[in-house]
Amino acid sequence: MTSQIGDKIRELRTKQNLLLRQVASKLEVDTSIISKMERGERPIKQEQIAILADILKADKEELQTLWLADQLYNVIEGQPMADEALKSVSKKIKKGK
Amino acid sequence: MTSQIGDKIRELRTKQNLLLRQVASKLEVDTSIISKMERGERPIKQEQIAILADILKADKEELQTLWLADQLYNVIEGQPMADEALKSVSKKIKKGK
DNA sequence: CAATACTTGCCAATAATTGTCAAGACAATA
DNA sequence: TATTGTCTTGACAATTATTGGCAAGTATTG
Repeated sequence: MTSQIGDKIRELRTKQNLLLRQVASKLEVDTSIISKMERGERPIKQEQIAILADILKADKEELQTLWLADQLYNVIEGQPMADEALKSVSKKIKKGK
Repeated sequence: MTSQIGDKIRELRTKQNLLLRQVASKLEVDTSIISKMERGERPIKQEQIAILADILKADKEELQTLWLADQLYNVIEGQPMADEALKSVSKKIKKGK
């Protein structure tokens, strides 16, 4: 029920003494949404990652990677064949699609 | 617009001279659905994979792996950070979650 | 040319996701 | 303990997505 990207965002936000409200206004959503995003209770839209990186002065690529890893994890969690499937996909993308 | 699992299912089905209709009845869906599944136009439910393996006398784990790889691919396709994210997830699951 | 197999586009029903709101919990401070 | 400010929670209606099935279409087979 937590997410890597959510944890990271909360970490960045609190370290910079930003309030939920402040992030919320820049992202143009209710504070409750940000609260839930940080705690992995609501998904974060991909377009929002770039904005968040901006607000939080973080590396866009790093956040994108965390976000993507979360998406992948949601797919494989609890799947017995996760390992094999991951390998197969890695191979596939290495060969230019 | 095609899928690994779909291709495999069609391959298995035709090799055994089974009609869409026959597979459809066992899966209790319209033939059009199977047609679309095989061509990657409609998603296949995970529970259906086991049934399909049964009908097609195929290895359940192999089909599950193909199915899962397709799911993963849908998430990463077109994503610049795909590679890194995949690595990160592989690592994560190797450490017992 | 039948007859049979498969494909396609569309629809209504259902399910999932969305943002918002109001009330609640919690912490610090007076 | 009251007050204030921050964050959390749950419920809700509205929108959006997904579903399966039908009917008409296009191949394919004999």
